[in-house]
Amino acid sequence: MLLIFGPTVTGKTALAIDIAKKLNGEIISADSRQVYKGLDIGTGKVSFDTPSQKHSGYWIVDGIKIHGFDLVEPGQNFTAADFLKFASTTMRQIHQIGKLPIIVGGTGFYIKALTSGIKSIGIPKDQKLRRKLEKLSTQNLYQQLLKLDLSRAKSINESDRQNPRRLIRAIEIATYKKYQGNTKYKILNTKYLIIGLTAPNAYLYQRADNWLDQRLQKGMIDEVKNLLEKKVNPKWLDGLGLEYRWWTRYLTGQIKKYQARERLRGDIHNFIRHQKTWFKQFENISIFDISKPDWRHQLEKTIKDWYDTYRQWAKKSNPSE
RNA sequence: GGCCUGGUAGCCAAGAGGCAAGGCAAGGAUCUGCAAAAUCCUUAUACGUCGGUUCGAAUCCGAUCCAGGCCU
Repeated sequence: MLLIFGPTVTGKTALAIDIAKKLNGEIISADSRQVYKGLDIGTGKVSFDTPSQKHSGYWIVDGIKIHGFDLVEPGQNFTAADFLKFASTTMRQIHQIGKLPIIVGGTGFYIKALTSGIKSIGIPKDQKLRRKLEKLSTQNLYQQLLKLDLSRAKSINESDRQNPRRLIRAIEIATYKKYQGNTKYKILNTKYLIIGLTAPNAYLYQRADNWLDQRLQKGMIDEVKNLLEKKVNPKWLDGLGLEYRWWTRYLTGQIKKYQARERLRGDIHNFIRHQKTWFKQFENISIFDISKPDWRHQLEKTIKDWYDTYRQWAKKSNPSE
């Protein structure tokens, strides 16, 4: 499989479509927000200048199939584990029909999950336990984890030690292990290559600002308004961050429009920086600076080299082809 | 022309005599089921100007400039 990762506004999808056309591929989106139905403009699912049709289960954009959009209703839960299940089965299907799966997305954690697996994949969440734990302080939570799983507790770094969300999950896992033993996890062993797209901050900020303006004109706020009118929980929308957070706060009268816009803009910049920190988490990644004129050439070379070995592997693992 | 209110870092903003809160922006980082979330770290000799009172003034007094408002 081929993966394309990078901060928002680097043109990942356009590149993926291009490659899919050349190498007979289908795309899987690795984006934690595009999985929701009706969140189209704010998540950048629609590009406005590329012809696209929605089908159940996939979209066709510029003639290429994209999987991973519209998987669940707004307000529902969708986790990295759900993504992993979805993406691995879809990948297998694409592979079986002799096509190349191309995973594209800005959710670093999902890419990481796909390439490295998730150890605790089989351990479900425990709503009762969570509700109990949510009332405790982080110090308290950490104490509990120390008792339950010393080595895990020690491996948690300073910042996560004060992160209730991560502490609660760690306790959840530790409690589960205690009663049910260890769980299996899977790592996909296909030949993969990650293409990382990047550029200097100022360059990306500029593009992000323009893209924001464009989507504002195309009805981004109305999209959020619609969701609220359909009784999607404002708290849930707020929790999504970025567009959905700030336009919800504006539409529910918490702040003024220009303030929402400014904060959104700042959060997008933050998000871009945050996404860049994922680069060093990945192996087999080739990074390209899209602000440089010759990046496409270098990219084609890299892909060609990788594709030759990939094809041999694919033939062996897919004899029915 | 007269009266009032305000001028604090790139932006917003608290403080109303005794070492100048905080937020945003900016830059790092963590990451194994909420990841566009959550959490952590870093960063500024900033009180419009000039004088005065005082041991000490962003805070009090006077003048002056700028902005906004009201009046004639």
